[in-house]
Amino acid sequence: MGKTEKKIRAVKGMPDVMMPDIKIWQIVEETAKQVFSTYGYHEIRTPILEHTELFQRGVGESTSVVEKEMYSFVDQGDAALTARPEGTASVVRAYIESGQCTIDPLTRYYYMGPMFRRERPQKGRQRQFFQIGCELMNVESPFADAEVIAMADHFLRDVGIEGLKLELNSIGCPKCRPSYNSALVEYLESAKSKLCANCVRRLGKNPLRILDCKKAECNKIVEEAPRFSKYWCSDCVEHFDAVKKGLDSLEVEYTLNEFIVRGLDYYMRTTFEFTTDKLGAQNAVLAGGRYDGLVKELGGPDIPGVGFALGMERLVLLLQQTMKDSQIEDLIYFAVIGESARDAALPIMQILRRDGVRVEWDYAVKSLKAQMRRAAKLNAESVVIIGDDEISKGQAVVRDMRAGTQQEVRIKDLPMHFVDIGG
RNA sequence: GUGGCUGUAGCUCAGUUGGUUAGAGCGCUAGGUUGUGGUCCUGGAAGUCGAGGGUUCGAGUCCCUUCAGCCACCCCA
Repeated sequence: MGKTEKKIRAVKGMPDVMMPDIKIWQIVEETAKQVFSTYGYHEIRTPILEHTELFQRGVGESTSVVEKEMYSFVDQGDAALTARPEGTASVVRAYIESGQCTIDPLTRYYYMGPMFRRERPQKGRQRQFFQIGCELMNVESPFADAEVIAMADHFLRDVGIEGLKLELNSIGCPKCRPSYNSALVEYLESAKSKLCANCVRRLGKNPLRILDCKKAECNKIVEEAPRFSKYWCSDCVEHFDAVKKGLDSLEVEYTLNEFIVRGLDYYMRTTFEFTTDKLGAQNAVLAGGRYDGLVKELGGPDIPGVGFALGMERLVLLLQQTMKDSQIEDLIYFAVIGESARDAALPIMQILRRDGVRVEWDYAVKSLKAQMRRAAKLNAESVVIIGDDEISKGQAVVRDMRAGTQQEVRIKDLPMHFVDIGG
Protein backbone atom coordinates (compact mmCIF):
# COMPACT_ATOMS: atom_id res chain seq x y z
CA MET A 1 0.00 0.00 0.00
CA GLY A 2 1.36 3.37 -0.98
CA LYS A 3 1.45 6.10 1.59
CA THR A 4 0.55 8.94 -0.67
CA GLU A 5 -2.40 7.46 -2.52
CA LYS A 6 -5.80 8.40 -1.30
CA LYS A 7 -7.95 5.66 0.12
CA ILE A 8 -10.87 4.87 -2.11
CA ARG A 9 -13.99 4.93 -0.03
CA ALA A 10 -17.45 3.57 -0.56
CA VAL A 11 -19.90 6.06 -2.05
CA LYS A 12 -21.81 8.07 0.52
CA GLY A 13 -24.93 6.28 1.67
CA MET A 14 -23.92 3.03 0.00
CA PRO A 15 -22.40 0.84 2.70
CA ASP A 16 -21.07 -2.70 2.40
CA VAL A 17 -22.96 -5.49 4.06
CA MET A 18 -20.85 -8.28 5.51
CA MET A 19 -20.54 -10.51 8.51
CA PRO A 20 -22.16 -10.49 10.96
CA ASP A 21 -25.08 -8.55 9.46
CA ILE A 22 -25.12 -10.54 6.25
CA LYS A 23 -26.39 -13.51 8.25
CA ILE A 24 -29.51 -11.57 9.16
CA TRP A 25 -29.99 -10.45 5.56
CA GLN A 26 -29.86 -14.04 4.39
CA ILE A 27 -32.37 -15.16 6.99
CA VAL A 28 -34.73 -12.36 5.95
CA GLU A 29 -34.40 -13.24 2.27
CA GLU A 30 -34.93 -16.95 2.87
CA THR A 31 -37.95 -16.30 5.06
CA ALA A 32 -39.46 -13.99 2.46
CA LYS A 33 -39.05 -16.52 -0.34
CA GLN A 34 -40.49 -19.27 1.79
CA VAL A 35 -43.51 -17.35 3.06
CA PHE A 36 -44.39 -15.63 -0.22
CA SER A 37 -44.27 -18.87 -2.15
CA THR A 38 -46.86 -20.40 0.15
CA TYR A 39 -49.22 -17.67 -1.03
CA GLY A 40 -48.47 -18.41 -4.68
CA TYR A 41 -46.02 -15.61 -5.39
CA HIS A 42 -43.15 -16.01 -7.84
CA GLU A 43 -39.97 -14.02 -8.02
CA ILE A 44 -39.43 -11.41 -10.70
CA ARG A 45 -36.09 -9.76 -11.37
CA THR A 46 -36.27 -6.51 -13.25
CA PRO A 47 -33.29 -4.39 -14.27
CA ILE A 48 -31.90 -1.77 -11.96
CA LEU A 49 -31.89 0.79 -14.77
CA GLU A 50 -35.08 1.88 -16.46
CA HIS A 51 -36.06 4.72 -18.73
CA THR A 52 -36.43 7.82 -16.61
CA GLU A 53 -39.89 8.34 -18.01
CA LEU A 54 -41.13 5.18 -16.28
CA PHE A 55 -40.68 6.73 -12.87
CA GLN A 56 -41.79 10.18 -13.92
CA ARG A 57 -45.11 8.72 -15.01
CA GLY A 58 -45.39 5.90 -12.50
CA VAL A 59 -44.24 7.48 -9.27
CA GLY A 60 -45.48 10.95 -10.13
CA GLU A 61 -43.84 14.03 -11.54
CA SER A 62 -44.44 16.17 -8.46
CA THR A 63 -43.29 13.68 -5.83
CA SER A 64 -40.05 14.59 -4.12
CA VAL A 65 -38.59 11.25 -5.21
CA VAL A 66 -38.90 12.17 -8.86
CA GLU A 67 -38.29 15.86 -8.36
CA LYS A 68 -34.92 15.68 -6.70
CA GLU A 69 -33.89 12.24 -5.48
CA MET A 70 -33.33 10.13 -8.57
CA TYR A 71 -29.97 8.98 -9.86
CA SER A 72 -30.55 9.85 -13.50
CA PHE A 73 -28.10 10.12 -16.34
CA VAL A 74 -27.84 10.04 -20.10
CA ASP A 75 -25.91 7.09 -21.43
CA GLN A 76 -23.52 6.97 -24.38
CA GLY A 77 -26.43 6.33 -26.73
CA ASP A 78 -28.40 9.35 -25.48
CA ALA A 79 -30.90 7.27 -23.53
CA ALA A 80 -32.26 8.97 -20.39
CA LEU A 81 -31.92 6.33 -17.71
CA THR A 82 -32.54 6.17 -13.96
CA ALA A 83 -31.46 3.79 -11.23
CA ARG A 84 -34.80 2.63 -9.88
CA PRO A 85 -35.95 4.52 -6.78
CA GLU A 86 -38.60 1.88 -5.99
CA GLY A 87 -39.78 -1.46 -7.29
CA THR A 88 -43.44 -1.27 -8.21
CA ALA A 89 -43.11 0.78 -11.40
CA SER A 90 -40.60 -1.66 -12.85
CA VAL A 91 -42.70 -4.68 -12.00
CA VAL A 92 -45.77 -3.13 -13.55
CA ARG A 93 -43.79 -2.22 -16.64
CA ALA A 94 -42.62 -5.82 -16.97
CA TYR A 95 -46.15 -7.05 -16.38
CA ILE A 96 -47.48 -4.94 -19.21
CA GLU A 97 -44.57 -5.59 -21.54
CA SER A 98 -44.82 -9.37 -21.23
CA GLY A 99 -48.53 -9.36 -21.92
CA GLN A 100 -48.97 -11.32 -18.72
CA CYS A 101 -52.55 -10.10 -18.26
CA THR A 102 -53.61 -11.92 -21.42
CA ILE A 103 -51.95 -15.13 -20.28
CA ASP A 104 -53.16 -15.29 -16.72
CA PRO A 105 -56.21 -13.73 -15.07
CA LEU A 106 -54.15 -12.80 -12.03
CA THR A 107 -50.46 -12.70 -11.27
CA ARG A 108 -48.43 -12.57 -8.08
CA TYR A 109 -44.88 -11.28 -8.04
CA TYR A 110 -42.27 -10.77 -5.40
CA TYR A 111 -38.93 -9.07 -5.87
CA MET A 112 -35.87 -8.17 -3.86
CA GLY A 113 -33.04 -5.85 -4.70
CA PRO A 114 -31.37 -2.49 -4.27
CA MET A 115 -33.16 0.81 -4.84
CA PHE A 116 -31.57 4.25 -5.14
CA ARG A 117 -32.60 7.64 -3.84
CA ARG A 118 -30.26 10.55 -3.34
CA GLU A 119 -31.30 11.73 0.09
CA ARG A 120 -29.26 12.69 3.11
CA PRO A 121 -28.42 9.43 4.90
CA GLN A 122 -29.63 8.96 8.44
CA LYS A 123 -30.75 6.17 10.75
CA GLY A 124 -32.58 3.55 8.72
CA ARG A 125 -32.04 5.38 5.47
CA GLN A 126 -29.34 4.94 2.86
CA ARG A 127 -28.94 6.11 -0.71
CA GLN A 128 -28.74 2.55 -1.89
CA PHE A 129 -31.28 0.60 0.09
CA PHE A 130 -32.63 -2.88 -0.27
CA GLN A 131 -36.30 -3.60 -0.63
CA ILE A 132 -38.32 -6.77 -0.70
CA GLY A 133 -41.72 -6.27 -2.22
CA CYS A 134 -44.82 -8.05 -3.46
CA GLU A 135 -47.35 -7.13 -6.12
CA LEU A 136 -50.68 -8.79 -6.74
CA MET A 137 -51.93 -7.87 -10.18
CA ASN A 138 -55.42 -7.80 -11.56
CA VAL A 139 -57.55 -8.51 -8.53
CA GLU A 140 -60.15 -5.98 -7.58
CA SER A 141 -61.48 -7.86 -4.60
CA PRO A 142 -60.85 -6.26 -1.20
CA PHE A 143 -59.83 -9.70 -0.01
CA ALA A 144 -56.73 -9.24 -2.13
CA ASP A 145 -55.82 -6.23 0.01
CA ALA A 146 -56.51 -8.21 3.16
CA GLU A 147 -54.49 -11.21 2.05
CA VAL A 148 -51.53 -9.11 0.96
CA ILE A 149 -51.49 -7.46 4.38
CA ALA A 150 -51.89 -10.80 6.11
CA MET A 151 -48.96 -12.17 4.13
CA ALA A 152 -46.81 -9.23 5.22
CA ASP A 153 -47.84 -9.87 8.79
CA HIS A 154 -47.10 -13.57 8.40
CA PHE A 155 -43.66 -12.81 7.04
CA LEU A 156 -42.81 -10.36 9.81
CA ARG A 157 -43.79 -12.90 12.44
CA ASP A 158 -41.77 -15.66 10.82
CA VAL A 159 -38.71 -13.49 10.60
CA GLY A 160 -38.97 -12.81 14.31
CA ILE A 161 -39.93 -9.16 14.46
CA GLU A 162 -41.85 -8.13 17.52
CA GLY A 163 -43.85 -5.13 18.51
CA LEU A 164 -44.80 -3.73 15.13
CA LYS A 165 -48.08 -1.92 14.78
CA LEU A 166 -50.22 -2.24 11.67
CA GLU A 167 -51.83 1.04 10.74
CA LEU A 168 -54.55 1.05 8.15
CA ASN A 169 -56.30 3.72 6.13
CA SER A 170 -58.11 4.42 2.91
CA ILE A 171 -57.23 7.45 0.85
CA GLY A 172 -60.25 7.20 -1.44
CA CYS A 173 -60.37 6.93 -5.17
CA PRO A 174 -60.41 9.37 -8.11
CA LYS A 175 -64.14 9.71 -7.58
CA CYS A 176 -64.10 10.93 -4.00
CA ARG A 177 -60.62 12.25 -3.42
CA PRO A 178 -61.11 15.58 -5.25
CA SER A 179 -64.05 16.56 -3.11
CA TYR A 180 -62.18 15.71 0.06
CA ASN A 181 -59.12 17.52 -1.19
CA SER A 182 -61.00 20.72 -1.78
CA ALA A 183 -62.76 20.48 1.58
CA LEU A 184 -59.40 19.98 3.27
CA VAL A 185 -57.78 22.85 1.42
CA GLU A 186 -60.66 25.12 2.19
CA TYR A 187 -60.41 24.33 5.89
CA LEU A 188 -56.62 24.66 6.00
CA GLU A 189 -56.66 27.93 4.11
CA SER A 190 -58.70 29.37 6.95
CA ALA A 191 -56.08 28.28 9.47
CA LYS A 192 -53.13 29.00 7.25
CA SER A 193 -51.51 31.48 9.61
CA LYS A 194 -51.16 28.83 12.32
CA LEU A 195 -49.49 26.21 10.14
CA CYS A 196 -45.76 25.66 10.05
CA ALA A 197 -43.86 27.01 7.07
CA ASN A 198 -43.54 23.61 5.49
CA CYS A 199 -47.23 22.95 5.64
CA VAL A 200 -48.05 26.29 4.09
CA ARG A 201 -45.94 25.19 1.17
CA ARG A 202 -47.67 21.80 1.09
CA LEU A 203 -51.05 23.44 0.94
CA GLY A 204 -50.68 24.23 -2.72
CA LYS A 205 -48.90 21.05 -3.69
CA ASN A 206 -49.84 18.10 -1.55
CA PRO A 207 -52.35 19.01 1.15
CA LEU A 208 -52.83 15.39 2.23
CA ARG A 209 -49.29 15.39 3.57
CA ILE A 210 -50.21 18.01 6.15
CA LEU A 211 -52.20 15.31 7.87
CA ASP A 212 -49.08 13.56 9.09
CA CYS A 213 -46.96 16.60 9.90
CA LYS A 214 -45.16 16.00 13.19
CA LYS A 215 -45.25 19.60 14.39
CA ALA A 216 -47.48 20.13 17.41
CA GLU A 217 -48.89 23.36 16.00
CA CYS A 218 -50.12 21.59 12.88
CA ASN A 219 -51.43 18.61 14.80
CA LYS A 220 -53.89 20.84 16.61
CA ILE A 221 -55.25 22.18 13.39
CA VAL A 222 -55.34 18.77 11.77
CA GLU A 223 -57.39 17.41 14.65
CA GLU A 224 -60.23 19.69 13.69
CA ALA A 225 -59.81 19.11 9.97
CA PRO A 226 -62.49 17.40 7.93
CA ARG A 227 -62.13 13.62 7.96
CA PHE A 228 -61.59 11.72 4.75
CA SER A 229 -63.89 8.99 6.01
CA LYS A 230 -66.80 11.40 5.75
CA TYR A 231 -66.05 11.93 2.08
CA TRP A 232 -65.49 8.37 0.90
CA CYS A 233 -67.77 7.37 -1.96
CA SER A 234 -69.98 4.35 -1.41
CA ASP A 235 -67.64 2.09 -3.37
CA CYS A 236 -64.73 3.10 -1.20
CA VAL A 237 -66.68 2.57 1.99
CA GLU A 238 -67.75 -0.84 0.81
CA HIS A 239 -64.24 -1.77 -0.22
CA PHE A 240 -62.69 -0.63 3.03
CA ASP A 241 -65.27 -2.45 5.12
CA ALA A 242 -64.51 -5.64 3.26
CA VAL A 243 -60.77 -5.19 3.75
CA LYS A 244 -61.31 -4.87 7.46
CA LYS A 245 -63.59 -7.88 7.47
CA GLY A 246 -60.96 -9.82 5.58
CA LEU A 247 -58.29 -8.91 8.09
CA ASP A 248 -60.55 -10.04 10.90
CA SER A 249 -61.07 -13.40 9.20
CA LEU A 250 -57.35 -13.77 8.66
CA GLU A 251 -56.77 -12.84 12.30
CA VAL A 252 -54.61 -9.80 11.67
CA GLU A 253 -54.81 -7.00 14.18
CA TYR A 254 -54.76 -3.42 12.98
CA THR A 255 -55.45 0.10 14.11
CA LEU A 256 -57.11 2.69 11.95
CA ASN A 257 -55.08 5.79 11.30
CA GLU A 258 -56.63 8.44 9.10
CA PHE A 259 -53.30 10.13 8.77
CA ILE A 260 -51.49 7.37 6.90
CA VAL A 261 -50.79 9.08 3.62
CA ARG A 262 -48.49 7.63 1.02
CA GLY A 263 -45.99 9.79 -0.78
CA LEU A 264 -46.17 8.13 -4.16
CA ASP A 265 -48.89 9.23 -6.53
CA TYR A 266 -50.13 5.82 -7.58
CA TYR A 267 -51.74 4.79 -4.32
CA MET A 268 -55.49 4.79 -3.85
CA ARG A 269 -57.99 3.33 -1.41
CA THR A 270 -56.20 0.96 0.96
CA THR A 271 -52.92 2.15 2.44
CA PHE A 272 -51.06 0.58 5.34
CA GLU A 273 -47.84 0.72 7.29
CA PHE A 274 -46.21 -1.61 9.76
CA THR A 275 -44.53 0.83 12.13
CA THR A 276 -42.08 0.79 15.02
CA ASP A 277 -40.99 3.33 17.58
CA LYS A 278 -37.45 1.99 17.73
CA LEU A 279 -35.95 3.50 14.59
CA GLY A 280 -35.91 7.18 15.34
CA ALA A 281 -37.59 9.17 12.62
CA GLN A 282 -38.04 6.25 10.26
CA ASN A 283 -41.03 4.46 11.69
CA ALA A 284 -42.25 2.59 8.62
CA VAL A 285 -40.65 -0.82 8.21
CA LEU A 286 -43.06 -2.23 5.67
CA ALA A 287 -45.70 -0.29 3.79
CA GLY A 288 -47.91 -0.48 0.79
CA GLY A 289 -51.37 -0.18 -0.63
CA ARG A 290 -53.59 -0.42 -3.64
CA TYR A 291 -52.70 1.20 -6.96
CA ASP A 292 -55.53 0.61 -9.40
CA GLY A 293 -54.65 3.37 -11.84
CA LEU A 294 -51.00 2.57 -12.31
CA VAL A 295 -51.09 -0.08 -15.03
CA LYS A 296 -53.17 2.18 -17.22
CA GLU A 297 -50.96 5.16 -16.44
CA LEU A 298 -48.01 3.19 -17.73
CA GLY A 299 -49.72 2.34 -20.99
CA GLY A 300 -51.36 -0.96 -20.11
CA PRO A 301 -55.00 -1.94 -19.78
CA ASP A 302 -57.09 -0.67 -16.89
CA ILE A 303 -55.97 -3.28 -14.39
CA PRO A 304 -55.87 -3.02 -10.58
CA GLY A 305 -52.98 -3.89 -8.32
CA VAL A 306 -52.04 -4.06 -4.67
CA GLY A 307 -48.72 -4.60 -2.98
CA PHE A 308 -46.12 -3.58 -0.46
CA ALA A 309 -42.40 -3.11 0.05
CA LEU A 310 -40.25 -3.52 3.10
CA GLY A 311 -36.98 -1.82 3.93
CA MET A 312 -34.28 -4.39 4.56
CA GLU A 313 -31.96 -2.03 6.43
CA ARG A 314 -34.72 -1.01 8.81
CA LEU A 315 -35.76 -4.59 9.37
CA VAL A 316 -32.16 -5.58 10.07
CA LEU A 317 -31.75 -2.74 12.57
CA LEU A 318 -34.69 -4.17 14.47
CA LEU A 319 -33.52 -7.75 14.21
CA GLN A 320 -30.07 -6.84 15.51
CA GLN A 321 -31.76 -5.98 18.76
CA THR A 322 -33.40 -9.38 19.11
CA MET A 323 -31.07 -11.81 17.36
CA LYS A 324 -27.76 -12.93 18.81
CA ASP A 325 -25.12 -13.61 16.21
CA SER A 326 -25.53 -17.22 15.36
CA GLN A 327 -22.70 -19.39 16.48
CA ILE A 328 -20.93 -21.55 13.99
CA GLU A 329 -22.02 -25.06 14.69
CA ASP A 330 -20.92 -28.42 13.36
CA LEU A 331 -17.49 -27.04 12.54
CA ILE A 332 -14.59 -29.50 12.39
CA TYR A 333 -11.26 -27.73 12.82
CA PHE A 334 -8.06 -29.33 11.54
CA ALA A 335 -4.93 -28.60 13.53
CA VAL A 336 -1.95 -29.79 11.53
CA ILE A 337 1.64 -29.73 12.69
CA GLY A 338 4.23 -29.97 9.98
CA GLU A 339 4.19 -30.46 6.25
CA SER A 340 3.60 -34.20 6.13
CA ALA A 341 0.65 -33.81 8.46
CA ARG A 342 -0.72 -31.09 6.24
CA ASP A 343 -0.35 -33.25 3.15
CA ALA A 344 -2.15 -36.09 4.86
CA ALA A 345 -4.93 -33.84 6.10
CA LEU A 346 -5.77 -31.97 2.92
CA PRO A 347 -7.45 -34.87 1.09
CA ILE A 348 -9.37 -35.83 4.23
CA MET A 349 -10.69 -32.31 4.60
CA GLN A 350 -11.82 -32.32 1.02
CA ILE A 351 -13.68 -35.60 1.41
CA LEU A 352 -15.49 -34.22 4.43
CA ARG A 353 -16.46 -31.04 2.63
CA ARG A 354 -17.84 -33.01 -0.27
CA ASP A 355 -19.99 -34.79 2.27
CA GLY A 356 -21.30 -31.47 3.47
CA VAL A 357 -19.27 -31.21 6.66
CA ARG A 358 -17.94 -27.76 7.45
CA VAL A 359 -14.16 -27.85 7.79
CA GLU A 360 -11.64 -25.10 8.48
CA TRP A 361 -7.94 -24.97 9.11
CA ASP A 362 -5.13 -22.47 9.40
CA TYR A 363 -3.01 -22.10 6.30
CA ALA A 364 -0.01 -20.71 8.14
CA VAL A 365 2.50 -22.73 10.12
CA LYS A 366 1.41 -22.10 13.66
CA SER A 367 1.81 -23.68 17.03
CA LEU A 368 -0.79 -26.18 18.11
CA LYS A 369 -1.76 -23.81 20.84
CA ALA A 370 -2.51 -21.05 18.38
CA GLN A 371 -4.58 -23.42 16.27
CA MET A 372 -6.51 -24.61 19.32
CA ARG A 373 -7.21 -21.05 20.30
CA ARG A 374 -8.65 -20.33 16.92
CA ALA A 375 -10.73 -23.49 16.97
CA ALA A 376 -12.17 -22.42 20.32
CA LYS A 377 -12.87 -18.95 19.04
CA LEU A 378 -14.75 -20.34 16.07
CA ASN A 379 -16.70 -22.53 18.46
CA ALA A 380 -15.70 -25.70 16.62
CA GLU A 381 -17.34 -28.82 17.92
CA SER A 382 -14.28 -30.98 17.25
CA VAL A 383 -10.63 -30.54 16.46
CA VAL A 384 -8.65 -33.09 14.49
CA ILE A 385 -5.01 -33.00 15.54
CA ILE A 386 -2.45 -34.45 13.18
CA GLY A 387 1.31 -34.26 13.69
CA ASP A 388 4.28 -36.48 13.04
CA ASP A 389 3.30 -38.95 15.77
CA GLU A 390 -0.15 -39.38 14.29
CA ILE A 391 1.23 -39.84 10.82
CA SER A 392 3.55 -42.62 11.95
CA LYS A 393 0.75 -44.33 13.87
CA GLY A 394 -1.86 -43.67 11.22
CA GLN A 395 -4.10 -42.40 14.04
CA ALA A 396 -5.36 -38.83 14.41
CA VAL A 397 -6.38 -37.31 17.71
CA VAL A 398 -9.97 -36.11 17.70
CA ARG A 399 -10.82 -33.73 20.48
CA ASP A 400 -14.39 -32.99 21.48
CA MET A 401 -14.26 -29.30 22.32
CA ARG A 402 -17.47 -29.24 24.30
CA ALA A 403 -16.72 -32.22 26.50
CA GLY A 404 -12.98 -31.70 26.59
CA THR A 405 -12.36 -35.36 25.87
CA GLN A 406 -10.35 -36.86 23.05
CA GLN A 407 -9.91 -40.16 21.26
CA GLU A 408 -7.79 -41.66 18.55
CA VAL A 409 -9.29 -42.33 15.15
CA ARG A 410 -7.54 -43.91 12.21
CA ILE A 411 -6.76 -41.22 9.71
CA LYS A 412 -8.38 -43.26 6.96
CA ASP A 413 -11.57 -43.53 8.99
CA LEU A 414 -11.95 -39.81 9.68
CA PRO A 415 -14.51 -39.19 6.92
CA MET A 416 -16.73 -41.98 8.15
CA HIS A 417 -16.26 -40.93 11.75
CA PHE A 418 -17.65 -37.44 11.20
CA VAL A 419 -20.20 -38.25 8.56
CA ASP A 420 -21.71 -40.90 10.79
CA ILE A 421 -21.72 -38.75 13.89
CA GLY A 422 -22.36 -35.34 12.50
CA GLY A 423 -24.85 -36.40 9.84
C1' G B 1 -30.92 21.03 -0.17
C1' U B 2 -31.07 23.11 5.45
C1' G B 3 -29.61 22.49 10.54
C1' G B 4 -27.07 20.16 15.06
C1' C B 5 -23.26 16.80 16.99
C1' U B 6 -18.69 14.05 16.27
C1' G B 7 -13.70 12.85 13.91
C1' U B 8 -6.98 10.18 18.39
C1' A B 9 -4.57 2.22 16.83
C1' G B 10 -9.04 -2.79 13.41
C1' C B 11 -13.14 -1.44 17.44
C1' U B 12 -14.76 1.60 22.00
C1' C B 13 -12.61 5.69 23.96
C1' A B 14 -8.73 8.62 27.65
C1' G B 15 -5.51 12.69 26.72
C1' U B 16 -5.35 17.82 32.51
C1' U B 17 -4.93 25.86 31.68
C1' G B 18 -1.01 24.33 24.22
C1' G B 19 5.02 21.73 26.74
C1' U B 20 9.74 16.23 25.70
C1' U B 21 9.72 9.69 22.29
C1' A B 22 0.71 9.77 21.92
C1' G B 23 -2.25 6.19 26.12
C1' A B 24 -5.93 2.28 27.97
C1' G B 25 -9.37 -1.68 27.21
C1' C B 26 -11.06 -5.10 23.54
C1' G B 27 -9.26 -7.47 19.19
C1' C B 28 -4.85 -9.40 16.55
C1' U B 29 -0.11 -11.84 17.36
C1' A B 30 3.87 -14.48 20.12
C1' G B 31 5.13 -16.82 24.53
C1' G B 32 4.23 -18.77 29.90
C1' U B 33 3.38 -25.95 28.60
C1' U B 34 8.57 -31.13 23.43
C1' G B 35 2.17 -30.87 20.45
C1' U B 36 -3.66 -29.07 23.36
C1' G B 37 -8.56 -24.17 23.43
C1' G B 38 -12.43 -20.83 25.87
C1' U B 39 -9.91 -18.39 32.44
C1' C B 40 -5.11 -16.24 34.06
C1' C B 41 -0.04 -13.93 33.36
C1' U B 42 3.85 -11.64 30.18
C1' G B 43 5.68 -9.53 25.64
C1' G B 44 4.86 -7.61 20.43
C1' A B 45 2.83 -5.30 16.08
C1' A B 46 -0.30 -1.45 14.87
C1' G B 47 -1.84 5.87 14.92
C1' U B 48 1.23 11.10 9.15
C1' C B 49 -4.14 12.45 16.33
C1' G B 50 -9.83 13.01 9.28
C1' A B 51 -7.26 16.52 5.57
C1' G B 52 -5.19 21.48 4.37
C1' G B 53 -3.69 26.15 6.10
C1' G B 54 -2.79 29.70 10.22
C1' U B 55 -1.24 31.56 15.36
C1' U B 56 3.07 30.09 18.52
C1' C B 57 9.71 28.91 20.56
C1' G B 58 6.26 24.72 20.66
C1' A B 59 -0.54 22.41 18.46
C1' G B 60 -3.99 16.06 19.43
C1' U B 61 -5.10 20.56 22.42
C1' C B 62 -6.38 27.51 19.92
C1' C B 63 -8.34 29.89 14.90
C1' C B 64 -9.97 29.31 9.68
C1' U B 65 -11.19 26.14 5.59
C1' U B 66 -12.46 21.47 3.87
C1' C B 67 -13.84 16.33 3.92
C1' A B 68 -16.23 12.30 6.26
C1' G B 69 -19.63 10.01 9.71
C1' C B 70 -23.93 10.31 12.77
C1' C B 71 -28.72 12.46 14.01
C1' A B 72 -32.78 15.62 12.68
C1' C B 73 -35.76 18.53 8.93
C1' C B 74 -37.72 17.33 4.02
C1' C B 75 -39.48 12.70 2.08
C1' C B 76 -39.97 7.72 2.24
C1' A B 77 -39.20 1.34 2.85
